[in-house]
Amino acid sequence: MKDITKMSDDFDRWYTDVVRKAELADWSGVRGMMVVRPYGWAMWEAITRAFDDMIKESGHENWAFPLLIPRSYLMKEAEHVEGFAPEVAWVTRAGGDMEELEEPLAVRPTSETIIGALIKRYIQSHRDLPKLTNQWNSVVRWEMRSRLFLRSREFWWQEGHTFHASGQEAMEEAQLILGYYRSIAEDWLAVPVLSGKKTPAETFPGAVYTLTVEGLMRDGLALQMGTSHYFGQNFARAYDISFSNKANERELCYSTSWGISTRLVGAIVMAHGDDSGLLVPPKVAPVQVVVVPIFRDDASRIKVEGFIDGWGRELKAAGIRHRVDWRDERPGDKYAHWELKGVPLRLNVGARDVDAGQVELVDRLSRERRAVPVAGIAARLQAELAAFQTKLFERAQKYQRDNTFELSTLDEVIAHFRERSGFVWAPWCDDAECEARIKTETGGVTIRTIDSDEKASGKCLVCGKPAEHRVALAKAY
RNA sequence: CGGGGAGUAGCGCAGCUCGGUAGCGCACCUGACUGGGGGUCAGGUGGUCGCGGGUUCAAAUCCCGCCUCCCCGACCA
Repeated sequence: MKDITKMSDDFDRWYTDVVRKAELADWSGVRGMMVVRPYGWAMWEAITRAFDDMIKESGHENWAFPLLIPRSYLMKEAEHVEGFAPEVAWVTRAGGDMEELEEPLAVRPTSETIIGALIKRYIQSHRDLPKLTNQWNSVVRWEMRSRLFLRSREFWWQEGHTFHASGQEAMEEAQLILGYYRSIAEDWLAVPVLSGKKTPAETFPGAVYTLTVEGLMRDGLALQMGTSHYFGQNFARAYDISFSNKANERELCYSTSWGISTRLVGAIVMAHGDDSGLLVPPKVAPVQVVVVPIFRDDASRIKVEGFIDGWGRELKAAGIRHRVDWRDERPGDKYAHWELKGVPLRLNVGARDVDAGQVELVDRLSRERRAVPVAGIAARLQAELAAFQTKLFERAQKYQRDNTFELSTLDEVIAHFRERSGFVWAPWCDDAECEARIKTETGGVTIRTIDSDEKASGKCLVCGKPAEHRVALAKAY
């Protein structure tokens, strides 16, 4: 229960220790396949609820499409196939005799192909558009190297797939979802992100362009926290998804897809955690407030219990997710336990507090103890939770600011990443060869996103030609 | 997928070189004392030694195959 590796000693071990000891997830015994435990799943559920509300509000509908994709469907979009081929798992046998299937079935690595093949049944007229679909599911990608939440062979996510009558509308859709992803990251997970377009090299296979939100973890590595793709008519062409426009002409749809995954649980761990364990943003915290009763005998226990019951009801009515820890452990054990789990607020309540009509409030960030009267406690805790959410975000923002740099030459970039990590803004000419050189000469630094706000100025950090873009460089997960 | 290391109780490990009754710490269970930052004492439970095959009178230990995990590289939400 106790010792987790210090973050400063070995970040990767620290991460694994926290994920396992805070009971978020485990490996399963099947290579690369994880079991997500209730405490980790509850965070994912909070994210799913938030995002599901957002997309429902803007007219999206949840569907369920098949897990298994016929090989012939998968093969139709050439770039897409090429991109995913190395990580597809195939079902080739089935039944009691393990008979060979006539056509191998892919376990979906993503569902563009099967949705493309199926959705056209439901799209005939421009009146059927836009078709805004989403599904919550898991997908399988045959990764060679895995890490809990960040890269597992199966992961859980949502994949949105939308079909539009015009490219403009589809591009707006991709942008709209990117905004939702930013909101999930910043407003819910308290992780500030850079957002923008991916370079062609980093674009989703088959897409015209890919939009991304990228967060910075506490080891200085960037994490892709959500992507939104504009397909133009690429998939519509491959799957013949067409409609009759107002002029009664046949036209191909424009489409998008977008996803966020259980990887975001890993982002919570790595963006906020410390040597004591997790820090969970209140908005997604399975337990927002934990109450630790302190007593020595039955009489004091009953006294404390009655006291907690009195205002516990108020917390429930106020929608505060709280739990009273009545386990037969010592208070110190309980403090450490809930700190490891990253619960934002803790209330220590003993006989002294009962007499004084107060509780002792401790927050996971400052760990300072403050006496709080029980009168109006629900409102007070709601305010404290909101403040905690803000503080966590501001702390992460400061961390991002302190670890974001502006450099102009490849030599500077190489020198920089030898010493430290973080984001580095630099001018780039738009040439894939220069991009590749950055990666090889820095030992893995990549262009995470292209700045969508600022215009480029200066010369490409690699070749010295006039820059087309300002790009964010980082080592990434 | 290439190179290296490892799998023995829930967790961390010893035992293996040199084959012969499976051990230690923590956790867990019971009881007592305790209880406002990770307690003390006493007594207990728990293991097909990763899986399969081979050698042997006898295998955790030796041999072969496979699976899984960790570290390092190439590919990735």
